[in-house]
Amino acid sequence: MGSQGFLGEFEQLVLLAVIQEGDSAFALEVRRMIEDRTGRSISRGAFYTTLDRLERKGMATWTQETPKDQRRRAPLRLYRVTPEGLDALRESRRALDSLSRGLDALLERGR
Amino acid sequence: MGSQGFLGEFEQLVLLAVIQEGDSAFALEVRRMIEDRTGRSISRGAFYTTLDRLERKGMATWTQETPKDQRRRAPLRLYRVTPEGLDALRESRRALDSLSRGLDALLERGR
DNA sequence: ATTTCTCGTCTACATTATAGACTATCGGGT
DNA sequence: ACCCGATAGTCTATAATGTAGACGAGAAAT
Repeated sequence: MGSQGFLGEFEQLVLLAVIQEGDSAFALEVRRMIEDRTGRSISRGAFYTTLDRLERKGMATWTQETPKDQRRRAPLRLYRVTPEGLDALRESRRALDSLSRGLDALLERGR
Repeated sequence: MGSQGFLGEFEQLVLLAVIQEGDSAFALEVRRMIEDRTGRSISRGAFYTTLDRLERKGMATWTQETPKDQRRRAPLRLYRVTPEGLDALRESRRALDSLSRGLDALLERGR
């Protein structure tokens, strides 16, 4: 149910990017994906702060992971979106969609 | 062009609702539309503050209008989204879409 | 004139967004 | 071993957005 507490614009992008990577994603890969797909540039500070917030709100979690990948160094944060996070994302999407109805052409959506 | 300075989540909803009303819209009708379509409840303060901010950023404008509507009282704010506002909306939409690609089923989009 | 609507203003505070300096760790020279 | 460059993540501070509620003004009903 509508659990109050909506997602900010950037929070939505972060959650979506994690999901895009599959079931889970390494932090900086998520960052790179957002930069690549949206063209925005994101500082590390801005990025991790948002990740931490999402964690505190119970919308994302992470675990230390040391990828067996050949030339690998320190353990990394491997992120996952929680069911709550997915719900929040759906709710945001619902709001946006309901107010965008009929405006696809105007918004150049469908490109 | 990417004019920097992105729209917040709620700002997007407000801009979209103004557009939904047609070319222009009375303030409180916009508010009612957002409440109706999204189920969120919005205080007057929150609403006007956002409207003012959008105006300062050049994304919306308004004029005093005294509707010839029969039982009418004081003049009202009639809002309009500027071309800059529409651009910003498109850019936000683009970012969201590019990161939502392929996730429609998961996000229950297409409801 | 007093109450009661509706519309809008103003103030204050919470949450989110964002940058940049700082720390730590690993791998590769040398 | 020691230094260097690179990568990953932390911490602090500040700006921008989001949100509520008290307040004021005009018109209409009583």
